[in-house]
Amino acid sequence: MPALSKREQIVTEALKLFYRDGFNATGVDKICTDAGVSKKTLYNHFKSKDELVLATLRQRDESFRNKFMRETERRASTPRERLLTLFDALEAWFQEKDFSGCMFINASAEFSSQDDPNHMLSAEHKRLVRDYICELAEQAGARDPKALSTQLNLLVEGAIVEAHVSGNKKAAKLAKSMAKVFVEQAFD
Amino acid sequence: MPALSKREQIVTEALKLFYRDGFNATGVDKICTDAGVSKKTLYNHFKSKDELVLATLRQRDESFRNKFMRETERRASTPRERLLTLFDALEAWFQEKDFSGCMFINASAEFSSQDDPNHMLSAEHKRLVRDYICELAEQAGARDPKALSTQLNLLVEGAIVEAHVSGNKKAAKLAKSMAKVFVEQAFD
DNA sequence: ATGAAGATATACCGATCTGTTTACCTTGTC
DNA sequence: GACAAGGTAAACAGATCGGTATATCTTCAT
Repeated sequence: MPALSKREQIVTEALKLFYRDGFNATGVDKICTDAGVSKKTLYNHFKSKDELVLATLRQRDESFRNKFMRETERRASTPRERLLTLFDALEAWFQEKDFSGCMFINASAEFSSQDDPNHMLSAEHKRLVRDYICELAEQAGARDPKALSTQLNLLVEGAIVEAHVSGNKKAAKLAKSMAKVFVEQAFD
Repeated sequence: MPALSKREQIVTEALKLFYRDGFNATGVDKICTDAGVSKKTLYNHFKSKDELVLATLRQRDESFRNKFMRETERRASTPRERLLTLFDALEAWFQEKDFSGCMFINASAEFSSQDDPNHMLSAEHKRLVRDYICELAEQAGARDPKALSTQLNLLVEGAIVEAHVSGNKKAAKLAKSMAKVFVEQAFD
């Protein structure tokens, strides 16, 4: 029994390639080569490339949110502080050498129709991130948790784009400083 | 002499397709068919597809910023008001039926390497938009125009992503309400 | 030991990709 | 009317695309 099942190997390698090079630009052959797996095996686990894309995005959604929440919470103990350390977690992400923007924003660019399954999954991911911020806001006792989380979420999106497109390393710090205004507003 | 030169026909049609379907997903043959032009002619005007992509992005940069500035200024007469009507222009854009996010964010997703020419042009576009906001802030007499424009710009990016990925029609209004806080801050 | 499961490598399929070439046709200018 | 410029349609080249088929090998439970 290997550490990773064949299926996991494929998803892991596909994730790396899709994230770095894009979905349409990454061929199935390349994924097989990198994953050390035959084409037959890949199509034994996934009906089509598109199904693999979906599985990859699902995996990314789970692992990203886990890491994001862990990193946010590791940096502060109270929910209110976490509404800001969330941006420190973002900053650490931007600094990773293989940072290539948000995979779900990227997916929405390539699968731009709102009812494409990949686009829908991306919207779902964004909703779940916002829900997490909303939970923090609730726990912190914000006056209007939903409103606050919507505001902070928009700052998160803006920072990600700024960091990726313009390579602006200070985007997270900027967003954090802007977030402070709304967090204070929500508690006074 | 036709209204549009062959070159312009090609760029116009390529722009439509690249924006709607993505860069890698759009083939040269499809562009020729839609533009009513032979392949020979296309390759007579552009050395490669990649050069056409670049020309397309340049065209988009110019026409988008023109429209954006026009729409912003049409909605208010003073620079200070325009720092907010800018978000009304955004909202109108989001409502267009063929809205498919920001073409430069999309390009950065497919050409993710920071030193890819298409990515670099996208960064340049973002810089020019920010410069415009900075000009408005200067004309309005903001205390720190650069700082204000950086803040507003981040809100713009956030709104675009929210509108495209999540289909959130209210993103522009939200961003505008957040922008008010920083505009007021910059003048008190 | 045997046989089923699941893996491999590799060849193949038809379609599509970017880009080139050929041969013909139209158009404006002298 | 002749000629050059620039257009067309269409075939072609070579690579790669997503996906399938075949034939061989390993693994492992019985």
